[in-house]
Amino acid sequence: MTEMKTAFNASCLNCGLQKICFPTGLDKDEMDRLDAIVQRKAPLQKNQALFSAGDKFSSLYAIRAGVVKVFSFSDSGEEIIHGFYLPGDVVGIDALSSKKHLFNATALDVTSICTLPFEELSELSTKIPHLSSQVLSIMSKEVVEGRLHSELLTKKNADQRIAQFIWSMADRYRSRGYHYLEFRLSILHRDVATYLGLTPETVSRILAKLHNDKIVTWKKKEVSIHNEAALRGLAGLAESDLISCYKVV
Amino acid sequence: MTEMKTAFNASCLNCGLQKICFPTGLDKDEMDRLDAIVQRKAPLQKNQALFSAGDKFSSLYAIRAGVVKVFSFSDSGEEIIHGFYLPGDVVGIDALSSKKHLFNATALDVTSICTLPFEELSELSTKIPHLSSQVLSIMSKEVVEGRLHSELLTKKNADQRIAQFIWSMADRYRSRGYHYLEFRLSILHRDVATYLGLTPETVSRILAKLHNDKIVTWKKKEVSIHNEAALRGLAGLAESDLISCYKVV
DNA sequence: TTCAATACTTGATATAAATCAATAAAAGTG
DNA sequence: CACTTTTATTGATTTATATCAAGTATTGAA
Repeated sequence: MTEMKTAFNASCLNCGLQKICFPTGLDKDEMDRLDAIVQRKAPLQKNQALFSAGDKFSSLYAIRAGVVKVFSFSDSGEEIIHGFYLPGDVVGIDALSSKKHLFNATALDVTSICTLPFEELSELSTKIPHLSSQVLSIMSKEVVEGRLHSELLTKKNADQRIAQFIWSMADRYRSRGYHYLEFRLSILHRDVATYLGLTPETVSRILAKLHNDKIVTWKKKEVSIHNEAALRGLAGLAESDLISCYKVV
Repeated sequence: MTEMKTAFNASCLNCGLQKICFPTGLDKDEMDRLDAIVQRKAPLQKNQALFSAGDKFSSLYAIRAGVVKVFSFSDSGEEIIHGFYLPGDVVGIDALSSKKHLFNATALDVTSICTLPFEELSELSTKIPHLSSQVLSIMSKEVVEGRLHSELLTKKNADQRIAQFIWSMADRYRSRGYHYLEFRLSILHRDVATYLGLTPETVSRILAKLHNDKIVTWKKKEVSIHNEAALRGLAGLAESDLISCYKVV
């Protein structure tokens, strides 16, 4: 494991995602102890599964680089996409109650993963209270995320959904300190359509419109935001940052 | 607090919801210790708030009787309904990360609540490992719930949504040991429409159809399921019980 | 009990997005 | 590289559900 760590480098301590990822708020000593249980394996290749529905749940996975798609299938066999996870995000937390994964997770691009064996993590959590509240915090964020997604599905039209999707990806990259007006996005338009409850045709038409209107261009996995304000406006987001759950009275 | 307990009676130990609610899997001694921190207050009246967005987060709430609606507002002021919670369900878990409630919860009917002060619950969790995993389990179920809701919103048409909604309410009552083919459901049709991403008119029309087809009648807060199989079939659920997240290959 | 407010119903019409269809472009493979 | 497969585009048409409108029924309050 130690040689692995050298091979793929990086401890939490020197990882640029500290502020986003799991160890947020741990001190150096605590982080070292967390580091000791984290496993870093060879990166996943494009379309490689991280886990599949039915797999035994044993670990949480923090993303170091790349993108992971989480999805399931409806009874009629259609793919249902629940989210796209970026560097610093943690996947697998939904399997906690059933001890089995109920969803599939695959890499959409070459993706590096930190594996957090859950048994050891729980054990460590009893000693580092902040770590245990960190697990809870990640889960509750996941719940909130899901509700924002439902809001999008119930209240927004196709244009707004797509604008909001692109804006939220940009915003997530921004909060990680990456370029956010121009970035690579290795998500198929088809998958975006599925995620947003639309058809690929609709997504294609709206992207064409956004391109014509010089708001956003998304071609060949490259996104360029030309008019940030217009994009946010289209997404129907409040003036202030982010999405509000409060009623502004 | 002791006199309160007498006033509204009931400890977890003699509560019929044990199997559904929080203390699932605790032994008698552990349950007593949990019981000691649980507060039972006067029931909420119809339309009374349990908590509101912006409130400081201090407790989780287990429902003993009644129904609670969890909702927020979009930027444009429309109500977004995230779920309806029944006896044995726990609400408030989404506020864990922000230490503030991001959502509103109100009673839709006279509703009895058990309050679990979170500070004390966390403290107790360090001593009863099973309790801490119980909190995690409840949260991960909440995540899974949200994803099923998204599936409904992206993949089902209006008829299927309504059939699935009614079926799932029936199923939830059934798993609690209540009558499930005839039950009181004090949820406005308008609220169901909001929850399902439909208009009240559409809900009304489909309920009329379900009534005519002698499948379900829902009038004056009373639901009667006349044809269970047809209802499940309409909902587009698999032969077997419940909703599958797996692809059946 | 009566009245006002809120919730629900039913019909006519409009519309956003789906579906169908036929290319075009890009990516993957030997 | 050529060739196949997958993904994306663009147009014509359909359709499910929203919207608009005008009721009726139910609830709640004085």
